[in-house]
Amino acid sequence: MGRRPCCSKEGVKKGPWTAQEDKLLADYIRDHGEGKWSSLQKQAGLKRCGKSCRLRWLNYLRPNIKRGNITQDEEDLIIRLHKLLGNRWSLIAGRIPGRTDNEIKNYWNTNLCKKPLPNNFVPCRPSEEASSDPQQEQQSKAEDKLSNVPKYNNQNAESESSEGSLSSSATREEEDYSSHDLWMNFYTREMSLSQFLDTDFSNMSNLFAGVIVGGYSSTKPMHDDDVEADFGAQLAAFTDLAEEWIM
DNA sequence: AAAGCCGCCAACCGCTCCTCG
DNA sequence: GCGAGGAGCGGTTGGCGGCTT
Repeated sequence: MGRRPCCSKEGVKKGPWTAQEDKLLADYIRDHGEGKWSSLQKQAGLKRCGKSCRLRWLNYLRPNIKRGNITQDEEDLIIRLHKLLGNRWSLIAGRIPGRTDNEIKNYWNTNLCKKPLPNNFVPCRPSEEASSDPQQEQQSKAEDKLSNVPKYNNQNAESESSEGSLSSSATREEEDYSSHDLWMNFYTREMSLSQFLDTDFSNMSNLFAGVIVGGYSSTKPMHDDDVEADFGAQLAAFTDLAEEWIM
């Protein structure tokens, strides 16, 4: 008995999407919202597998998708996050507004994977590398830590990813986590690094912004737009902090 | 100019996780 | 508690375009 295919192979179109198919899919999602991918196929009149529709929407048709080259800041961020999280592309993408997991994965495999990093060689497949290197050991230690904790707020991370923006959502508000509580839980190690990273950073107040860029000394109030604009730099600073914390 | 090679990226596949009855 | 179906994720593939010979 073979594995049951996710959708009937018969009558299901494969390969590149046409502009007409894109329009059908975009129109349907605009009217009915995301989700129900398996039934979408019939209702939208598309001869595509639900998984294929979902992928097309998330990676191409979704609003706020950022097109074009990865910037230097984004590359730095990807490298740092990959160092912390490993191949958890969806989580990494969730922290880089407008970029999809597929895009980041492709970028990593085609660019960064081959790129020798100064004093920090990152293999394409870390698991295949011997861990004689102390840095590798540290990374695997961190990965162990990550793999041993339950998902804290992954749904938020995913919704953030699927929205492709830094806007807040109802589910996030339900968490009602103040930046101070969040930081203190992380600082006192009641919250694991993985849990911390799975939390929605975009909803953080000026206090959190101050914390992650240099402790409580920052008193400059930050407007939401400023937070968004400065998000990459803040997160980069935070990952430095988190790396120290892991040691 | 044409054939072969190579890299990039969109899309597919199979697995795991989650939700619901 | 269990099983089925749906959703999501990461690895892999194949087609296309650009470059080289």
